[in-house]
This record gives sequence, structure tokens and C-alpha cells, in this order.
Amino acid sequence: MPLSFDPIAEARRNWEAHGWGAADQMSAATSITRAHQILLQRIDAALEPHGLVFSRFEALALLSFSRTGSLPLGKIGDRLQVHPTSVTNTIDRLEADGLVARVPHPTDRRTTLAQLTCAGRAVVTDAAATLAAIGYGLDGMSDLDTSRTD
Amino acid sequence: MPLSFDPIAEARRNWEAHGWGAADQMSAATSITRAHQILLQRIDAALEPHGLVFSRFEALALLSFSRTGSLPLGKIGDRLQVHPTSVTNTIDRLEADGLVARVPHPTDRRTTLAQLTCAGRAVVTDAAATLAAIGYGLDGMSDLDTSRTD
DNA sequence: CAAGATTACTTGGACTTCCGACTATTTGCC
DNA sequence: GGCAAATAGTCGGAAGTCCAAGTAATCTTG
Repeated sequence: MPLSFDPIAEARRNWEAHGWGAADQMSAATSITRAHQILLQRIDAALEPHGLVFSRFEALALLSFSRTGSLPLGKIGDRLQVHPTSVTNTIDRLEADGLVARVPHPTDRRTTLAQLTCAGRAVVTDAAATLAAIGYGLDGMSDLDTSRTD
Repeated sequence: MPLSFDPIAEARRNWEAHGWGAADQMSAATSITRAHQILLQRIDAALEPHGLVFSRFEALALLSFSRTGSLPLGKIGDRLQVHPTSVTNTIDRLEADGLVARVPHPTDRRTTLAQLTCAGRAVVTDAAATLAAIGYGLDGMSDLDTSRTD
């Protein structure tokens, strides 16, 4: 059931009425937050049949772009801008699903490489096609009002 | 240490090179995700001295806008577009910190009202001033490149 | 060449979010 | 009136994120 009003516009009015300042930025920041919320819901829903969520898909995509299909875990964290712990967790899941394998770095024994498997490459290719088909969650965004929750 | 390249532009190039399609939307969606990530980090950092995170701040702000300083939990979830259980959790935390109190609804015994306390009103007012002072996390965003992590 | 600093990853714990299931209450309709 | 359906909130569990701390390997520097 869609809301009958726009929560962000409402917040903006209240914000100004209370003299809290920076109403433009508040409104912009809230809009980004909501856009992200809706986008992620749509993307994760599209990815669900593939057994993925967005963060795992991003990791797979990154691997599939590299020449050897493998990257050090740390490099994945840098590119995706997430904490090393999150990378460990993400790769754990992907490895459990057989989509990547941990292999030791040939020269630096501190480093672990995540290596895309054949299954992983197949899944990420399919998933990418699905995401492209839904316009990456952005279809209809230009006339999306913030009360939409689908 | 900032990255020496733009991960989103890099992803876009790879995306196109692999013929995965919808590169514009991919790029836009990724940008929204990163913008949200950076924004939330800044906002939470600014809120931390007040003992808040963004979601709890949003709930307090909502309450402070209502005439009586109280709202049913369900209504909070509608406005903030979050799951009922998240509202329960958020109000649990705020209540434990003495910033809101749960009070029964006068006529409908199913519903619980979250009532802003004096302490809660003081905290949310201070926090709002802090957020306004940092431009709601958006300061410098116009020339923010995606490799920035601060 | 031998500390000491740095880097890479993992582990354990706290926190937040969601989903499914559950209880209690109210509403709608025969 | 009375029973089914809808509504409000909470609990348990799964998943994801981060931080602090720990282990292991490599680099740096005197």
C-alpha cells in the first residue's frame, strides 16, 4: 500500500518549520538514502533466483573482469570500499556455494587469492544479464515518487 | 589512502568491454550505492558523540515533529520505510537510553506509542544542529571523487 | 641480519536489518 | 453476538556490516 504523501517533502517542511537549517542538504541526503533502499531491494530481488545478493554479485563481477579471474581479497575490499572483514565473509559465502575458490598467492604467502570457478563465471554472467534486463533497478526511477515501496 | 583511480569508471569500462549492457544504469546505481555509503559514514560519525546512529536520529526527529511528541510504532515504520521489527529494535535502544518511553495508546490497546522524553528532545535538537553544521554529510560532495573514503 | 613496523587476512563480538511465526486486539460481516 | 480477517507489536533466527584484536608473513632500517 503506497503512502498517500511524500515522506521526504513532509520531513523538509517540518525541518524548516523547526528552524533546523540545512533543509536542502537534509532533503538531498534523505533522498539518496531512500533511493539506495529501493534500488537495493530491487537488485537483491532480481539476484535472489541466482542465489546472490548485491555484495556477492559485485565481488564476482570484479573477479570476472580480471585477466586471471582471481584477485587478492584485500584488493577486492579496496575496489568495493568495504571492510576486510566483509570481504572475508563475502568470499566465505561464495566459496561455500562453489563460485570461487581460495588459492594461495604464488609469491606472497600472506595473501589469499579468490579464484572464480567455472560455476562462478556462469552464475555471474547470467546474473549480469538479469540485472541489465531490469535496468539495474532504475527502470521507472525518473517518475518514482518516494512513497513507492515496490 | 585514497585510490589512484575511480572504481566506478573502471567498472563501467569493464562492463562495456564484456558486453554486459545497461552500463549507464549500472554506473548510476553503483554511484548511488557509494554516495549512500559515504554519506552514512559521515552522518554516523557526526552523530556518534550524541550516542546516536542515523536510524535512531530519524526516529527521534519524527517524534519531535509530531504535535504530542509521540507516535505509534507502526506509523514510524511507515514514514521511515523500515520493517516493523527494525522499529521495535530502534525504540528498544532509544528507550534504554532514556530518550523515548513506550506508553500505551489511549483507545487502541494493540498499539504502543513512542513518547519523546525531555532528554530525547534535548539530544535530537543538539544532533540536528550538528548535522546542519556538517551540511548533512554533503559538504564537498560536488567535487567528491569516488575514491574518497573520509 | 635482526628487531620493529607494516601488511594480509581471520576470528569473535556488537549492532542493525530483515523474514517468519506468534500473541493480542480490533474490525467486519453474516 | 460471534467468528474470520486484518492490524499492531514482539520474539527468534539468519544475514550482513563494522571494530578490535590476533596470527602470520614481509618489509625496513639501523
